[in-house]
Amino acid sequence: MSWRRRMEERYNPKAIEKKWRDIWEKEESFKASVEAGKQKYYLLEMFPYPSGRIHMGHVRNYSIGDVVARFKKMQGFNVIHPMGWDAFGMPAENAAIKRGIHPSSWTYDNIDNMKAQLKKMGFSYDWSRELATCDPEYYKWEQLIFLKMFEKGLAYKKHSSVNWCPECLTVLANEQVEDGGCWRCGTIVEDKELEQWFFKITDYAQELLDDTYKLQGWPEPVLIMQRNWIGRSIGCEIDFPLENSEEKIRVFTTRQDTLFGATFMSLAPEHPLALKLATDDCRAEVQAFIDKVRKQDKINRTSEDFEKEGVFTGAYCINPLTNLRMPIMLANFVLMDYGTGAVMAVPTHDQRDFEFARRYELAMTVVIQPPGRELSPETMTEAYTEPGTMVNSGEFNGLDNESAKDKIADYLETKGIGERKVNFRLRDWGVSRQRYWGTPIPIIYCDACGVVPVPEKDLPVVLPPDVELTAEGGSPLARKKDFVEVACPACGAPARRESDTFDTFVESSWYFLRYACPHFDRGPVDRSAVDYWLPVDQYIGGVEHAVMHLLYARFYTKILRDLGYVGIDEPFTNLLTQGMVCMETQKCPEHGWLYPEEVEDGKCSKCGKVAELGRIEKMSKSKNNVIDPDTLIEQYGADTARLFCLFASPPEKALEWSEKGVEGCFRFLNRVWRLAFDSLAILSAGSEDGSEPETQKVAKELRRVTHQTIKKVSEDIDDRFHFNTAIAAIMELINAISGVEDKGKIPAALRESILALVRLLAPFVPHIAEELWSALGQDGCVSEAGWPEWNEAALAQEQILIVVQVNGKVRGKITVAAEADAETVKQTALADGNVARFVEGKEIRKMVVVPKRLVNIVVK
RNA sequence: GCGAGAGUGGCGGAAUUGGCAGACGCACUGGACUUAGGAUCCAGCGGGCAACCGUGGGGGUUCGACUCCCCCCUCUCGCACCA
Repeated sequence: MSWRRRMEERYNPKAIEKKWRDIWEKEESFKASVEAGKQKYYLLEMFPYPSGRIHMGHVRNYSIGDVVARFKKMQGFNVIHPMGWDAFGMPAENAAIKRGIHPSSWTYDNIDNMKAQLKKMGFSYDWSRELATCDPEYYKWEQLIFLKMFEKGLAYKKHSSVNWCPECLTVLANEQVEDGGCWRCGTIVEDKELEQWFFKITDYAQELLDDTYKLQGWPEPVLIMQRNWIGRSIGCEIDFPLENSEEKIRVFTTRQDTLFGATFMSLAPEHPLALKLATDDCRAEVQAFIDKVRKQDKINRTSEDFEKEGVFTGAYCINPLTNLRMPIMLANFVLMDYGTGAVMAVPTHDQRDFEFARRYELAMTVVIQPPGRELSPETMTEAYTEPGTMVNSGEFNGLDNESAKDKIADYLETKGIGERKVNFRLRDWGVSRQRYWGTPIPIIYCDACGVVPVPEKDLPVVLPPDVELTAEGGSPLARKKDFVEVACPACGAPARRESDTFDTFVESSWYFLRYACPHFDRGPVDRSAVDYWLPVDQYIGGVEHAVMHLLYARFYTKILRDLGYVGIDEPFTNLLTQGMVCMETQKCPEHGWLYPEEVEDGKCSKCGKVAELGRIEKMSKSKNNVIDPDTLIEQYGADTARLFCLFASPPEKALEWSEKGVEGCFRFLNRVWRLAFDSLAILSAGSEDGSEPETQKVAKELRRVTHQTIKKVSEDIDDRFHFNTAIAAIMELINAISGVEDKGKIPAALRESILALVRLLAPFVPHIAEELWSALGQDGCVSEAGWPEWNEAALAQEQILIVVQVNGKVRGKITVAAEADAETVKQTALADGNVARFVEGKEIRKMVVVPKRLVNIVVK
């Protein structure tokens, strides 16, 4: 073979990848359209925020999705695989403030860049369905849905607090609060009450909970997290009359069995009665406490080790069962958002109440005694929260506390003191954001008419482009007069437009529906398209979205169902949550975190100091431990980049970056390439009809391995998403083919094997697979070629290997006929020389035979 | 703090239903080819001279445990205005 020919045959990813991308694009290979008779398959990956460049997390997520999309297409499904942009959000505003670029041009430039990058990866997207959520053609429909929700009372306004920087006069996101201070100026952040829009997700709490039990295709941990987040609990609401007043305080408790032990009352500092109840003597202290708590972080406030603090209001209420006077306290660990914002305190049987009572020297009464010991308030060192027997509880004494729960609930209901109540931890979804780069909330405030929805015909309320964004605070839209000042749609009087925008989670709660009909202009969705394509058969994205995004998307689907837009209850039939992408960090004592390319021979390229190896952490710009996918594609090609992401670990686990691992993948593709081209001569000479004499042992064995690999790869992709083991199996197949001594003697088996190999590779590394498919003289694209099927008969083995253990330790291996019965297997096992050595002179007590696997001889 | 996961050779990982621990790849070692090798091919590769010991640590269930149960340690993700 000439040297020149060899050069031509070298694997050159750059050339072939471009070639096949152009062909797919020209042929519109991945354009999806409704085909009534064909079974659809909707494969969706979580769409990206257009931050500027794609990162390895995207590459991984979308490589995983692309394998499944291409696999399903080869299996004959009508696959829809769309992509778009979650295009509203804070980073665009930050860029505007920092660099003076308009959020819109920043966002659209980023989209252009990232789209080019995604295209270079060779993902099988139907780009004709692309959408960007910042496009008025998208958010117009979001505004319409909001109006419908408003009509039905599912969107409403209420007071709620935000993080407020008194220096910048601006609202801060949680991530903009660092150690309780503003990220820009460090000023201590305060709570500020604002009127905000909420979605009534709590109306759907029960259904959202119930339906988690129908989501068979979701990972159990995600379902558990959602159930815990919804947090259904059954208990009672109980009224405690105020002393010397007609008014009552209502509490929610799951422990009505401990009601006789309630010795004081704890209110959230935000409780409407908090300041009202304060006596003149206590008012100053109460006010100071409220102000102090307002500055405390909400997560810390409720944590167990956080100092439990409170203040006495000076007022008392009455325990309705014991008639005891209970001092009313404010406590920092009581939240207004949960239950009623008031807690009956039972220090003997609740740890937080216990600590609080000890600190403020409040009364304690034991009402549940544990089996076999006796508690007394004087000697207790912690609350007793386990089951036990009721004491000090009047007519309920002697009952076990679990049955007392029911009895006391009955009693409260008959006496009209309280009632059974199901309570959810889930709170309504606050959607107002005091920001510019988001969907305007389509509402107008009129002095005469009140809250007036923008009429449908006036939608969309377009985000005005010419808005000045500066570091100094407030809501940018609120300052823009020609936006805010508007005539009331009802009465025509001068009115004021809502200047808040939506939480960006709203856009991502229904984009998967819009993909079915991205250009539909008569409503949010075209019902017939949605009915055909939805639900999403497989959704893939980061585990960090396990609770919020996925819960909101489920909620929105139910809302849109109840509004008649869709006919489904749940949006995502199957869910795959992928792990993150990690990499070693490196740090120079002088220059801080180093990019991998700034380290040469373990030294900082700027100063020559030895770089310290840090921990392996999630790839992040702040730690500089990032790899730019473009460099990777440039160096090795998209197929290698994809292969590495898929091979290095199973999708749900963390992926650790390794340059060596990438090289290994590149070498593997070269090996495939060489194998195919080295076999060309034999394949073109070989018989086409596959009439290899089956008597040839080598041919038969190669067939067996080939079909076994087809089975393994099919099952690994379809049932388990274990792409790493699927690829490992393909590697074994290559090793098996390469190991065949005289390939020229078995052209038909070789041909079957190599053609299967190329098709098995196609979902993972589509470019090289297409090139080899055509080089092997096959017509059309491998992506249209269909998925290979395995032949059960070809898998059969005449002889199988059985492991022989003595007392659980492997002592020998025997080969028996595949159909050998247990008795034959036992005798063969005992006849094995080494096994006999360990059994000799001992009494055989038992022999366990696991068919086709193992024999365990138990001796003494 | 609360909720949910993870931990296996020098490294990434495999072991699908309780049945050979370490598939496959990387790194490494030796050899072949070669002007050369950071290419390719072949062979070896958990520890220990061995008996044996080995799946984060400690207990338990079982003929048999990476796998199931209890306790502990470490790390990761989410916690409602980041997306």
